[in-house]
Amino acid sequence: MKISTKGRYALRLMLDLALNNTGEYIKIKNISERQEISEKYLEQIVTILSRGNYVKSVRGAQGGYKLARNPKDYTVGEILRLTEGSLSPVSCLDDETECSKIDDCVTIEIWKRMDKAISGVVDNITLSDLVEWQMEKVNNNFYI
Amino acid sequence: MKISTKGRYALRLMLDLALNNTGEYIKIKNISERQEISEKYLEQIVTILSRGNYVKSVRGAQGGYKLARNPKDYTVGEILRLTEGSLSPVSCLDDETECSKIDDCVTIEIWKRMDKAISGVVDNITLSDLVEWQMEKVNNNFYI
DNA sequence: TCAATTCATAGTAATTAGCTATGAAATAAT
DNA sequence: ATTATTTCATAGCTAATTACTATGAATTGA
Repeated sequence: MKISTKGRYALRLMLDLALNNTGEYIKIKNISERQEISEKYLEQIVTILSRGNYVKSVRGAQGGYKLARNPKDYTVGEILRLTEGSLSPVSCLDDETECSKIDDCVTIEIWKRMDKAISGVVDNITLSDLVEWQMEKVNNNFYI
Repeated sequence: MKISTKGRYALRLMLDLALNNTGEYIKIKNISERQEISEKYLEQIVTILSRGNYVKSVRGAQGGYKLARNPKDYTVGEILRLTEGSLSPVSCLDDETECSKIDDCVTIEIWKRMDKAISGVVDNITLSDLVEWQMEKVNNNFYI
């Protein structure tokens, strides 16, 4: 029951773009250096985000990526769902037709509540919240 | 981000024992038939529950398993944690010493909230709740 | 033209998931 | 005492998934 590196790295990538949200296009190479994640793996992840129109890209020299929307208009939930595929704790919540015993199933109530609880968290945190938290961390470290 | 069969089957096994909580020892063979899960796999799972003292066992002919406590004294959370290992969405919450960047990490706040939300659900559902839900299902099906 | 970048896809090693298989140990019934 | 039935213990095995790496084409600015 773990979030994979794909989802976690995607969040860090998006946060990195949000922290460098100047309008300029940011290169994967630079994100890779800052986040200490391999370029090639980040390329794969950013491709998912790009195909989902979460980021805009420009190819070629001086190319790169930037956010397609304002940081406050991304929830952590959508970023994780796009990259992870799903956040639900059991697959029968993804595809209701999958299980034939669904009408007699008692445990599904657990999974539904769990799913709701998870969504309640991730759908109510935006990328700009993360930016804010990052700023606070930096300030705290500075004054301590 | 999925609960594995181990955890899900463990819940169904425990629910089966709770529904047949007569004081008699229940055989894996019978649970296997009712739950349509292979005997051998169930044996593995019940071993975990047995070692954790969640069930009592008797070997040999006419042996079997029964609950060690009252159904209301088991939470879904403890059953899942015992069999799944952990329910936290990232491993750095399991072992705080794992990550060196933990003090600068912004996303950990997400995972902490998610972890809390998940625990809030599973730690507040008991085995006797599941028994109750099961009864309601049966009644509903009966009168519809 | 060339260097730097994104885009596309294939490959790969390690781990995990989801079992199955074998057989020993214990117990009740015969 | 023997046998059938059960739990207990451990090994093995296949398929899928994870977490990347590798190769190279397409694009673009200098």
